Amino acid sequence: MQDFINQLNDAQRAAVESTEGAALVIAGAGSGKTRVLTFRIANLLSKGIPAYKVLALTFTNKAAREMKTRIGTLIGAEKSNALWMGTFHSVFAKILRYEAEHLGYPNSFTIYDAEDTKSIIKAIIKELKLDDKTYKPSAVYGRISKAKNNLVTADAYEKNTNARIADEKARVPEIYKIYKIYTARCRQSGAMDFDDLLLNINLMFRDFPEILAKYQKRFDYILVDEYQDTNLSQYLIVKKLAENHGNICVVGDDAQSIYSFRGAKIENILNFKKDYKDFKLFKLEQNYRSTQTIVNAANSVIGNNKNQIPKDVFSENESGSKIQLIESLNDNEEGFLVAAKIFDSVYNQHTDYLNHAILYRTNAQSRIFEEALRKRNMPYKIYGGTSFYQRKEIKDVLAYFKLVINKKDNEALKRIINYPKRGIGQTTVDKLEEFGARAEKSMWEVIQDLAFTDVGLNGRAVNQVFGFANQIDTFTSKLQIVDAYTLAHEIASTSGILQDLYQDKAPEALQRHENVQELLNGIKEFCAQFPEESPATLDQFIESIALLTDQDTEGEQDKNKITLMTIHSAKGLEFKHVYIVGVEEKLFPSEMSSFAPQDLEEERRLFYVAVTRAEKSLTISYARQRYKWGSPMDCVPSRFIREIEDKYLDKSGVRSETDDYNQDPDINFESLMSTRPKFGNNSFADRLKKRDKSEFQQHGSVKINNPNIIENQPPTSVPTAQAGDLYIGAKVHHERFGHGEILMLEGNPPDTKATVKFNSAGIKQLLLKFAKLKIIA
DNA sequence: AACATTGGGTTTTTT
DNA sequence: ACCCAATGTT
Repeated sequence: MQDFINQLNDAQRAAVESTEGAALVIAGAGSGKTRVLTFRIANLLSKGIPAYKVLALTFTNKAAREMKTRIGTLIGAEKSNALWMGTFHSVFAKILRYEAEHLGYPNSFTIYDAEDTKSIIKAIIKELKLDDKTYKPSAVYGRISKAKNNLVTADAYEKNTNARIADEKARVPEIYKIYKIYTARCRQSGAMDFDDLLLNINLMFRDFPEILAKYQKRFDYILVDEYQDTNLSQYLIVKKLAENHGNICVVGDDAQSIYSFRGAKIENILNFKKDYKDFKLFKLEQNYRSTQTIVNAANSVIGNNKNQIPKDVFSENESGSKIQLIESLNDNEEGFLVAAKIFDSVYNQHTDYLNHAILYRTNAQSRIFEEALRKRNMPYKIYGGTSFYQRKEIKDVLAYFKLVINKKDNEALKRIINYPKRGIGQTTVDKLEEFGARAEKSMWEVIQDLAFTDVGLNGRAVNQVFGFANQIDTFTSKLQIVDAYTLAHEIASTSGILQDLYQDKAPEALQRHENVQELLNGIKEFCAQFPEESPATLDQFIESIALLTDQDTEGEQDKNKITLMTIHSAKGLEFKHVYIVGVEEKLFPSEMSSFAPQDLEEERRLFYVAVTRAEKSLTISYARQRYKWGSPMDCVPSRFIREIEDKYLDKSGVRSETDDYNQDPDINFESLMSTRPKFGNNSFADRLKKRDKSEFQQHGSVKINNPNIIENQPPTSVPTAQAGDLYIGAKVHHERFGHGEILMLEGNPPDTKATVKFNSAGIKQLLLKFAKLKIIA
């Protein structure tokens, strides 16, 4: 152990060796903070502290796993196995499973993801007969989530004048009602959302001092990674747990705080000094990850932020190559050029695919690169976006599992009560739901009472519903008897899901069927980890996956691949060669952030995070034109490029003659047109667009009745169209290969464009848009 | 009840 | 380009 500690620099070693009391480690990017955490824990354990006494909260479960393994190799796995290590959400979900009954929840409570949550809120908005244009589910949930993260419960919210006034100003005064009903619904369903996991821990610690005392005693040492991204709810949990012994070590970097949109507070770092008077401060400033060029460039950008803790991050690595700028004419070319550059790097510079990462601001940008890489047969893996467990078919199967485990879960029930089709229509579901809402019962309970209570269903519907309920009951009866895989397989086949997907003729059904098989294989693997005498049950599997992220589920086959991810998910990672793409005004910094200076600073920190992911080389790319909502938009290079000192930039990849980064991107016609007031009416540009549309509608859409004739009639169907067919001087060609669903009609005149929609039987509809066509017709 | 069609709205970032 | 709700059709 001592040998290892001797490899550390002075600041790192000091942080590792000060095991007692409060420690604040301010760790610049790439300064070896994971190393410090790992060694610090290993040091604790080697001093004889039992692993179960140590609680370490990390940002991803993957980071926790890796750290645990590392500690195991340092001091022996038998000593490290019992560490409490994981994300806030997963660690405290685990604790809640033990303690759920104190809070009036079943131990088998369901965890609702963002999709579940939004669909409940949507239903509530409808019930309350609120205008769904003012009350958007995602915005409503945003406000509720913010309240929860600030420990404002539904009851407190109703009485909270500030919150109510803010809602009135935002013209959504009924939020408190939605919040209240939503909370009640979750309770009835025996479910918690992500924020509840933290909120409920706080409430439990507040209302049950003996439980708090129990966990205060259990954890003698607490460590928190990425402290700058903790919110109030997380901050208070940690504070309470450490209250007695004060053995707490937090690691963070204010310059890398990028989650304030979900309630994270940089101030938590600053408050640390107040909370723990005798704290020790350690500053890790030497960057071991990146070249001097990259570190210096990153510093020159972050220097533009007003709010920051002063520190001097430096590198003693080689100075390295300059940061390459790539300018593309449009987003397609951007994909092509970046793919070409990685290709060159792999085949001519003899690097590996896994050394390359393409980082972007929004998930939507991934598609272009996916296509470009696929054309060259280069292996890649996209993280985030819709992950495996969020796919429709997977969620359908999981809904069966969840309902079998927790009958009160209304969301799961609604999802599958008529999937596969069993003749239970929307009206039936609505009646069950309405009745349940009025009686404050879950839909399952309503079904149980159906024989005695008249809900207004006809006999046929009642029979179908009973058939469904019996099936679920049969599954539940086996829950503790057979292992997870056996039951999962039985559910997938006897419910008819596998068969339904197998028979589906839609092109994507095959993939879906395979995905379900893959899920079953995953469950099999999960079961294999358990000893034969105590096999894994299905509820254990569901618990294990509820809080997984994409990175957690990475398999062997994903190893040598190019990484595609948002910058947010790249936090904490490093790659030899990094490509930051779409570095344009309105995209990065995001258009939404341009109103408030503090939002802009967060975008800059995000850019800082992106730059500091790179070890050896960094490439920054932007396009001159990019498709947005299906139509091309002109783009301006981001101000962040201007903020990098010129001497660190290689501009040989920039072809345009006018040097736009020296213009102020704020002042141009384009931004004037699209400036939208935060509240109130549409912008000027919106109104223009609307007028355009109505003119177009006056002339009617244009329809193609057979391959050669255009009529000026409302569109219906065309028999067939194929790539290569000609329509009045316009040629049909494939626009997307991704889903294999869309053909585009394009050509003469240039504004001619049409969408061809497919269904399982072939092309059904060819719809020409764009006003200019009426001249042809 | 199920399926097809049509039009309107929508894009940050995530546990 | 995609998702959804409302409406129309079988």
